[in-house]
Amino acid sequence: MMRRLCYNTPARQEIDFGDTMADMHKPPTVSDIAEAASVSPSTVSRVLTGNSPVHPEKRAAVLAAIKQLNFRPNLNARALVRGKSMAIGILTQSMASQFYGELAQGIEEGLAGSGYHPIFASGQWRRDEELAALTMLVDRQVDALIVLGGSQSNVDLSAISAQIPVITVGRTMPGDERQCLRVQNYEGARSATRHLIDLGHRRIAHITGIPAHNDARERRRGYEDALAEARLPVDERLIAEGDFTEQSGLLALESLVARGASFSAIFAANDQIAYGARLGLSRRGLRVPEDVSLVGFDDLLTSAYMTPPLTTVRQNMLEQGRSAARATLRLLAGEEPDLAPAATELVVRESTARLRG
Amino acid sequence: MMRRLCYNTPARQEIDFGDTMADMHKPPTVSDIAEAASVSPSTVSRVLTGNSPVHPEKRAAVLAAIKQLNFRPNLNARALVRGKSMAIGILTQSMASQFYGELAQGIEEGLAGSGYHPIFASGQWRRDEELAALTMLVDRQVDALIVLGGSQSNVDLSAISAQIPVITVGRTMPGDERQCLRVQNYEGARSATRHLIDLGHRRIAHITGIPAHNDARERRRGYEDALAEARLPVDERLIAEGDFTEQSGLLALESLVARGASFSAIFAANDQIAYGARLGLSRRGLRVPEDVSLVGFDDLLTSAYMTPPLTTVRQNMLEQGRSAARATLRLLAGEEPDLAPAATELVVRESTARLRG
DNA sequence: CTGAAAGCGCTTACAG
DNA sequence: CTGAAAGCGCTTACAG
Repeated sequence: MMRRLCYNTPARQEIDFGDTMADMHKPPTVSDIAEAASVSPSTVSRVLTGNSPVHPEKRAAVLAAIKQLNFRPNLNARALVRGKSMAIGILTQSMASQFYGELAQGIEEGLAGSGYHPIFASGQWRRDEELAALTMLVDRQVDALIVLGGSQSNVDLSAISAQIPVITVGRTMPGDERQCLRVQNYEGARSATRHLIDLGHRRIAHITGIPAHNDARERRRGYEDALAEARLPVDERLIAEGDFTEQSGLLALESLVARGASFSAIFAANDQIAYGARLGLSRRGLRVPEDVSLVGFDDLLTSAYMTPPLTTVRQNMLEQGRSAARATLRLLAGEEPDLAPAATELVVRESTARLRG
Repeated sequence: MMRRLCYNTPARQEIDFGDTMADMHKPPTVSDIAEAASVSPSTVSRVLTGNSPVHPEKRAAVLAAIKQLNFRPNLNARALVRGKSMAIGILTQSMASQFYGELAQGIEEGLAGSGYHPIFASGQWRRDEELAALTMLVDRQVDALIVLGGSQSNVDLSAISAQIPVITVGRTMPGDERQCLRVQNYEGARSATRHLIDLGHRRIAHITGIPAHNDARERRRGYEDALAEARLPVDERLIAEGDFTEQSGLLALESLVARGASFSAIFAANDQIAYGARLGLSRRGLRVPEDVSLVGFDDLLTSAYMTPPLTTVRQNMLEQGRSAARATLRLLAGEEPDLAPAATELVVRESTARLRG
């Protein structure tokens, strides 16, 4: 009616909108169900939770009322009285990151069917944002926390860990190592480098991750140690700094070339860097793997579809996520977290080849 | 002490663990602060919310107690009494998807500083999981919902939309078009195809997305219409079905080749399909773009780093996410959502070239 | 098996 | 400006 009358007026949209909002009735509560089923709220609650016997007839009446009024319990209210929110906070770094996305997916899978739900918050690799995200999660009463990487201080983390269970992936809390999923960064990097050495490469470049990151440091150490074991020198001119992004890989490749470094292989600190380096190589007319062999780290879902498919160190983030989720569930059940370090595996595809000539 | 005594016993770890749990004191409440500051809980609440005057001295005492006891308000309790959770539910499809990840990142950015926080749940492209995720979000009392794609029924969505504000991205709710961010799938696909035609290509293959998806259908329609406008026939043998994954792109390419189709260009329904097709082409010894030109859709962050960098239709998911977030905020503020359709833009990179010869 | 009462942690009228 | 009271929606002893 209103609609008709106002058909052409400028205010039409606003009025329409008001109509929409007015349609929103407030949802039924336990008391509404109790009334409809002629029982007390306690009884409704009993059929809801199922942990107390209820006369079949009353149960049926309650169930009917629930269905009829389309009732759904308010989980926040339930959390308040039970002291358990059934939510697990996940601190991730960015929703747009493939790496963290796969980890997050694994966590979701690992939590599925447990009754617990993940709540994600991102730190954008910034200490202040990470802390804000962490605080928000705790304020929302999550029952446990899974922290994925990041750089917030151990002090903050330990303070939280004193209040609720915390599991970390890819970072360590001193004193709580049991609750930290360690990644074999060092081992993986070493085997990647050794793979290149085994193929006959002698001048192997390395593009690092963010030097402040533990992952990046350990991978570099693995690279250096593999060289040392083969009695190959560690040449600073063959090492360029990256920051785990594609762009940094491209830039690092440029800088390597600009400084006149000669190399027949590259070990990139992660796959994204390898993508960037690969583009840089093709811009220079260098073929992979004929002219330069390339190894990454992580094995992102898309790495198998690079041209050529990327040889890389698989972390299996999906499995790590599942593992972290399971450990959290165990912690919540009062059991040992039981977190075995995540094994790493070299996946040889087509971006590496025997040194020619 | 305990530790010492049990040093070598099998039960040691369990006991250690018990210690850890015992350290978790329950956090202080408003009443604790009130007591510590010698005021009533009401006054504590007043300084917390700041929307009622409080005597400076009492305020100072309260603030001191808060700091001293390290108090943080229980957001669930607050949500219960206020009837607002300050949470926005986001239904996404998969945490591991780059496409949805970028959308999610945009939403986070758009919500930043608003006081509202996103809560993500994924539907894994499955109707039942989507409904479960949606239900969970509503049960957790989110104040609004942003639905990213998906295939759950409009009935379910409308039912929810009648209870809380809903904004959708990449799907339409009949009757609530104002709250739906439309993507120019048709226009984008048409301009991508036209680009290939302008380069002289006449036999242009298309690898589709999931046929049940609206996006996929509209993109195909854009492809077909562009051909028709150029008086080019639509040849079914040049159309292969994909499902938006890299793998499906590879498979579709194989099937195209297997059926003996001849083509000089491919329009893929999204970038991931293009990645897979690109690998398939290189497996066949076909160069991009010298032998076959390739266009994608979406412009994922990594597409600029493909070799060669992919020509594609940019959707700008980041901006779409921000836009959806802003619209949600407006809806919550009782204003018009004001959702302009997301414009699409052809980004010409290096995977397309003029037809030779 | 069931209802009345108390309470989870907070906020908001209400009456000073 | 402030405290006592009531209440958000639910659950859990408590006493039948």
